[in-house]
Amino acid sequence: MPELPDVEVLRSYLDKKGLHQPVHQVEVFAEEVLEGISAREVHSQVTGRSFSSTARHGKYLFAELNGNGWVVFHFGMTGQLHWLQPGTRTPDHTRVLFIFSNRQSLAFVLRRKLGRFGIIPDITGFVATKGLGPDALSKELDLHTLQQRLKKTSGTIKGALTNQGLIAGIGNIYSDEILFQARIHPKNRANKLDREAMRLIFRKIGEVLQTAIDREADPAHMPATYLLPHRQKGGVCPVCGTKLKQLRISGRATFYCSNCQQ
DNA sequence: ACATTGACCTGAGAGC
DNA sequence: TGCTCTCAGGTCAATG
Repeated sequence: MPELPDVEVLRSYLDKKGLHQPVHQVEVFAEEVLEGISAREVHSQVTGRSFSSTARHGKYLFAELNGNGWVVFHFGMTGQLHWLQPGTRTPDHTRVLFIFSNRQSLAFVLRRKLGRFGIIPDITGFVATKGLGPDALSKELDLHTLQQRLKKTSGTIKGALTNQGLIAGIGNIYSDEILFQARIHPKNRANKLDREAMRLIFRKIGEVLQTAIDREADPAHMPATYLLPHRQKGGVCPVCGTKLKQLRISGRATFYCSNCQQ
């Protein structure tokens, strides 16, 4: 699930439902998912504090601890946040559980343990340490920046779009969607694209990601001309009806329409 | 120095 | 039904 639009939906959810409520207790069920911090430190730094604001960079979600740093969530391939009413059973694969003073709780759920949880002093430093590029939906990523970065990339455009060091937030699903909407073949070399193609990709990055957020990142609610709901074996292009082609780029399953995307 | 591959985890679904 | 195999929207270290 968790590429930029999914994480943005979770952020907005946390922002609406999870702020300004003191954490009465925090439980760590899987210490392996903690990054750069022990369960003991999580307890001491979170208990008694509340989340005062939220932020996001690429696929990372941040919640501020009343000016005492930020908790960081990374969702891996299967991560979710579940808001639980008092008395509700804790979901399977809950790795970290926040119990608030009002008895509600927030479960950080990872089926596979590919996600991470941590606490950091500031976001800018974290983004620099991770080597993340500008967030795909931020003002930081303007057309000029994108063109500069693509020109320096010799690999495929699909590989470039999913490279978090170039642009943060786009993953396997939405890179396929962006390239489909731009009618560009995923195997094109990033640095060989002309200015017009780069301009088109820039426009589609914003358009596709924002559309997905507006529709709560739910594949069932995407526009009829979107690839996403058809992105499976035997799937058919929603525009021309051609059977979709599948190949592997940078180790990731890639779907495209050989008729629409030259 | 770059781009690509394999390892890390676990469960779902396909094929037998 | 049950077993085995492959694959899945993530990143990072190792490899070419």
